[in-house]
Amino acid sequence: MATPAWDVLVATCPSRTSLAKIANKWTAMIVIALSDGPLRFGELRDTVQGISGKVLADTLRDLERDGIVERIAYNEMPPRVEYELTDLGRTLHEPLGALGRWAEQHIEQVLQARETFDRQLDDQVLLPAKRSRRRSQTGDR
Amino acid sequence: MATPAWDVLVATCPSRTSLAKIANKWTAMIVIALSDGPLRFGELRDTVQGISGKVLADTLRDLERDGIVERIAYNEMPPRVEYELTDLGRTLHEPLGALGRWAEQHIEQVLQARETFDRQLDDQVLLPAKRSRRRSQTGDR
DNA sequence: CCGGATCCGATTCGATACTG
DNA sequence: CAGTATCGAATCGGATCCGG
Repeated sequence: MATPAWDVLVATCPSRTSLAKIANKWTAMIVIALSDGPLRFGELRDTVQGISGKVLADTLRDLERDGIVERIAYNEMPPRVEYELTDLGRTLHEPLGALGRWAEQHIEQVLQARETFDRQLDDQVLLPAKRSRRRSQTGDR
Repeated sequence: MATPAWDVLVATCPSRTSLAKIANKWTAMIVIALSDGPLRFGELRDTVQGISGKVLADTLRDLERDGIVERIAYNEMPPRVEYELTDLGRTLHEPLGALGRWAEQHIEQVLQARETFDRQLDDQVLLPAKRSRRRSQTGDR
């Protein structure tokens, strides 16, 4: 094989530390927000609605450290700082964008699944004899 | 438009609650682990190395609630429980698998970026006159 | 003995206040 | 404006215990 066999399922594999950073809702939203071009700190905070300044700053620093975003600060008054995806970061746009689109496209199925699941839970609780969630006694399927 | 304009960047959009679940390292690894077919609880715990029983159980319950995995319990002794991806869950395999492959394929670039970043940080701290990370005084780039 | 529930410490999150 | 500091609140995660 050309490259060492990196495997995110192996606890000690370095690739898992990278997966841990990118498989994160804030990372996904920030990369999606930056996909149309660089944004200033405040613009990012407004675009990724609901993110706090602290978490935005922390996440951006992690992404900068991993070489996914570049931080460009101008010595002006008032301060102006822009963030943009690096070449490496742009390769992340497709997978993370796909994840965001999945969430948007399948949310109705997910909401319906949640409703069904929660209703069945309620039924169990309300029933005098709580029925087990287990299947048949003979193990069929 | 056919569907409402779901948008994960909007704080109150339900699709964000779904993104928050799937943009998670444990979810990603579990879906990747289940992509080859159903696994028992203990097999999953062994495959997704380093995950604790509690976190595995919690994450599986969330995924079951969102309709992404199906839980199949047999009344046997000792207990046997299998988890497998639903049809909906199988549509997640590609985006999450892509994320895992990104982590594995780009880990070397990420590690190198981290090294550079951390070294520059050290330099700053060690330098008598801490140089600002800011760019030029004229705002050029 | 397996699946997973409980307990509890560690980490992260987020609102507010403050600085260059 | 773009952060950092601080501090409760909420969440995560590991060790341990329990029902079948």
